[in-house]
Amino acid sequence: MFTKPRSAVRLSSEDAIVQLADLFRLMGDPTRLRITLVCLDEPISVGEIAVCLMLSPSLVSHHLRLLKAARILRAERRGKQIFYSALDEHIRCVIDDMVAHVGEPLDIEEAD
Amino acid sequence: MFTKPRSAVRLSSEDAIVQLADLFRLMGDPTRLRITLVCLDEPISVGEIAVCLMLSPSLVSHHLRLLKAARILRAERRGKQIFYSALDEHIRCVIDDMVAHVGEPLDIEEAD
DNA sequence: GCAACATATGAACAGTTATTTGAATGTTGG
DNA sequence: CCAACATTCAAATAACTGTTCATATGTTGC
Repeated sequence: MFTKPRSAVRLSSEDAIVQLADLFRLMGDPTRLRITLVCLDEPISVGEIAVCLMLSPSLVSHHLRLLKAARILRAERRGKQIFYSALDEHIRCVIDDMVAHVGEPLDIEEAD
Repeated sequence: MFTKPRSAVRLSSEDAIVQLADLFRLMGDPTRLRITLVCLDEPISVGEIAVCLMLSPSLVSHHLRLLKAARILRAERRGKQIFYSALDEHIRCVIDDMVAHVGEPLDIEEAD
């Protein structure tokens, strides 16, 4: 079936694809992506995120739970507040690559 | 020395975020991600994709339209058939990064 | 032109998901 | 323990999305 591994991507199992798609789906919601971006800069509390993005704390918490479960963000308690930040640097890379993709000029003639 | 911008990501406008989220959302469906992965290897026709992934040609076509509109894939007609392939290399990078993220061991203690 | 094949389109259904609202849990300092 | 604050949970609604089916468009060779 697949014969040409030109990339590091080698996804044999169905599970791996579903898991990967899950991560993309999570970042596919504008609200969640905004939350993720804010957390990339530095650890930030739930309340701060809510104020910063003009969202209800409840909604922010809801999304944070999903992002934490997917290991995109990590939580760290400091007193009353809980600060969230990126779990590793890969997410930043993923976003940077995608931004580069968006910025790519339409140099190739397309078959529309 | 300036210290803050650790990432190339600088998304001021709402539009840019929505556009970015749109790309992630598209890759967030397992079927669409599988189609994308197959197209990364080499140009492949709609029918071949359908057979290869055991999907109806109609469904494949639906997804391809979205992927093409988002400039993730490009279409090229060869006789009766239409071959699809990745529009640029960024998508491959994005997926590779995400795979690396998944493979990341749980080295950091988490606040669950 | 017509038949056969390849892909695209549109409507409709089923399942999922983001958001809101209100209450509940947990933490700190007196 | 109590009050005040921060976060989380749960149920309900509204909107979206993937899939299927049937039909249409487009291409090739006779």
